[in-house]
Amino acid sequence: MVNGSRKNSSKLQGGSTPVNEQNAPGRVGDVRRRNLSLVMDSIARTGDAKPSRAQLAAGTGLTKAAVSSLVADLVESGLVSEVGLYRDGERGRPGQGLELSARRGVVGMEINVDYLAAGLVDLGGNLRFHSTVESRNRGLAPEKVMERLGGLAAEAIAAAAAADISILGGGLAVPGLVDEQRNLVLSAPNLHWEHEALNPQNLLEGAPLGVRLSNEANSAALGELWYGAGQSDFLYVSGEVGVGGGVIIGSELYTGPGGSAGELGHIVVHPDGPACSCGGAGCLETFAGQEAIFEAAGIPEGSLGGRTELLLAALAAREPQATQAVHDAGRYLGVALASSARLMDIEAVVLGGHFAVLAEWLRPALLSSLDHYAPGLLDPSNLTVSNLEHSGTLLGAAGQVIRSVIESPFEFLLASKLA
Amino acid sequence: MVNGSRKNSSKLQGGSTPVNEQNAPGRVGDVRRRNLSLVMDSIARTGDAKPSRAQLAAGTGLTKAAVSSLVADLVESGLVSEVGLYRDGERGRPGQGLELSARRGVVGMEINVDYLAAGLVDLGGNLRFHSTVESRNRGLAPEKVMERLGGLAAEAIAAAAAADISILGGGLAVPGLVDEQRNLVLSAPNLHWEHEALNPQNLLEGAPLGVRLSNEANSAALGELWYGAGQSDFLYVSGEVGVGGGVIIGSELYTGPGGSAGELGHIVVHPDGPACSCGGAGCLETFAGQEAIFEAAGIPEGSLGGRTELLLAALAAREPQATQAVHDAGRYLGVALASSARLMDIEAVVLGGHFAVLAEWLRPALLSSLDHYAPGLLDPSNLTVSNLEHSGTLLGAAGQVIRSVIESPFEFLLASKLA
DNA sequence: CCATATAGTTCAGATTGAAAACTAATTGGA
DNA sequence: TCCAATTAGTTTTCAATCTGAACTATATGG
Repeated sequence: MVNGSRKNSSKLQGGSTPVNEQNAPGRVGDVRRRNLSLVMDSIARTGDAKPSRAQLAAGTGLTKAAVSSLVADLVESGLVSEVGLYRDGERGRPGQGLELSARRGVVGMEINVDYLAAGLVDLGGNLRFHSTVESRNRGLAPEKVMERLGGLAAEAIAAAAAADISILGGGLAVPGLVDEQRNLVLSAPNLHWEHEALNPQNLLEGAPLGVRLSNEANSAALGELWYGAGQSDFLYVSGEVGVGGGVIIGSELYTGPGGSAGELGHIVVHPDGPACSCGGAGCLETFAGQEAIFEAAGIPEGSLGGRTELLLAALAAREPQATQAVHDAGRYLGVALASSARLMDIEAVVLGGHFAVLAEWLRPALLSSLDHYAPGLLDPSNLTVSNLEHSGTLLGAAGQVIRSVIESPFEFLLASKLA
Repeated sequence: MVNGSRKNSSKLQGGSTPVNEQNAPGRVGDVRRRNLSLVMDSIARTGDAKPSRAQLAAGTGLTKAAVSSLVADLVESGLVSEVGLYRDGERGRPGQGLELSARRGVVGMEINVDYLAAGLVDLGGNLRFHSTVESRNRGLAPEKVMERLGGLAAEAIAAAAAADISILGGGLAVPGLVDEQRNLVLSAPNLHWEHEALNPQNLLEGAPLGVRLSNEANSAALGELWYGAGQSDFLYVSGEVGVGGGVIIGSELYTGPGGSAGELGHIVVHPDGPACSCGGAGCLETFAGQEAIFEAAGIPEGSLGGRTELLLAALAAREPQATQAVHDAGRYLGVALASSARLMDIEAVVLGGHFAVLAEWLRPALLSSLDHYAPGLLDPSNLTVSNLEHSGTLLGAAGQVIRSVIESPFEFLLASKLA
């Protein structure tokens, strides 16, 4: 018997709620759900061009009548706004330009090992406010960290009030495995957190969509997809204290059945390699993690002036030990990427975090390694470096909430009508 | 700007045509498309239980009225048939049992390195006829091979005629990378085929859905999913002459943006390993491919009695060299699976082909290797062995066509109404 | 100032599922 | 034997929503 099933949305999650439930029956009303989303998405995609209703009709394949009706609902709910007349220079009546409202926003937040950040992103994807503070969070109690983050969130809320932006929800990225439904950090080894309950909803009281917890590498990957260098399919490599990864397939995040896909740092790159903190052995992280690189480069912990800065200086001075350390890291990263590319048919890679900083010195070794292990598989021009830096994670965290509105505006309309 | 997009169906392909196009507008008629598919799928899933209309209504969430109307269309087209009265032992009017028609079938075919096979599968997934012949296809011209396969296909067609089964289409699995749209074998190294145009449509003239080309490992994986040991998420490992893999995510085949995902055989398992035929180095195939195992076990090519049989005999006799060879293969397969599990969050593995035959001796080394490189990641009970043997590939190849009918019955209805 | 062109709205018509009332077929007990 | 109860399936009415065509609104250019 054939018992395959429709795609289960928990595996690939580009936004949150899918337009259609897994195996729900189609109802006449679903058509409108879908078309509302189609129009929202079309406006988002067109971006700065501020399309008119007529252009949307042409772009989506819907009739002008249908688009008018859909846009009316979206404008009434405040998700979309008209921004003056649009003129093509041609003859005829000018259209009303449409955009995702600049007066609805989402707060993006990030907890990392040595800093906290918060920002305000409007529906159009513009970063309207951004604030970062250093904070040595490793080993700190989650309550303490959340308290500090609350201060940053308050700044973002104040900025929103000042700009007359109403906050729909928030996204919070954490360097660890999370259970989004239950607001749990299952495991964040670099923070020394295991199974901690956060209460992110407290950060943004009254926001209709609440606060959505997410993984740092995954959010950064989504940030690249929506606001940065990402194409529709790529692997984002996050070199923070650990080595993480985010897999984007068909413009959606692939999280795997258990939600922990993309663990690039624990791919085995040498069968006789040393034990890893994950319990395994020969993992990429033991060769290319920040700690491993610093150690191989001979830059001890607690060095004055910052280990990253010292490493960069040593590289600039062509110091052999540092050069070799980064070269080796690049080689092993190449092994991991070659294997990943073969397994998942990945054709593009975006380097972020530490690897972005070291890219200049890392890239040659990485490319020659890729050429050795998987010649011709990954075009060098598809190996790019993130240009969003720290705001990528923030944008991605907020973007997930924005994306959920774009994918399910109907649900949002309903909620706002009831309120 | 947020510019993510709806899931592109070319990345995950469980069947062929998705119910909805990528970014097409929702029309009122789409609702029926979806519900026709929902009902078909529901009947397929219920399988031998032969559900009544009332049970389908309860199962799908549709009203009895809607189900009646949908079933009427499906019965009229011949895709679904009523199979007598259904009795629960309870009171009340008995329902009409429904099943996917046993009088519509799909021909599954397979070209492999040393054999050809064809079979007839009805819409309900029953293998109604099956025939395999040995054929040393390596290096043979595609035309010659297709001619031989034509003989097998004719047998299947005759069997269909005898059983009064009308053939809707066919599936042909090949051990290589294929371009399904253009009926091309892009690369099948073990057949020594590169960029060969097949004409599979000639095998089944007049079949309304044509013949669909597919990759052997992928079809075997789908066969396991639909008819065998597969769950909704697993990695199928195909140990034929090469080492291949098929990735099933959320009950759909993951093929990657370029269509070549799952190349488990070319994951790097040792950075200092020997050169591989793929141009890379240290690939799993150089350690765990059939050739590598035979060689390490000291069983020369052309041995009398068959290399596999000699290997099994040596293993049964606990001969050290053979035992060590299989142990090493298991160890390296463990490395590849550990990396795969980490990257894709894979929680289950099904061993097929050569690995299924060797499973008894391979499994201990494989499990201890997994425990060493990724402890706790993959539960031993989730490492299973295929029990479909060679018919898995055949069932998968045919199943893809069956699945496409289940997912898009409306298109089929249209076509059959025009004819 | 009017012909032309483009934007957007209004309204009749078609498709479709929900809900409810109805018909059909069976069991079990009076 | 026959009728009440029960379950299956159909018919009818209604609401949602898109299409298509006709219509109104607003601009340009000669």
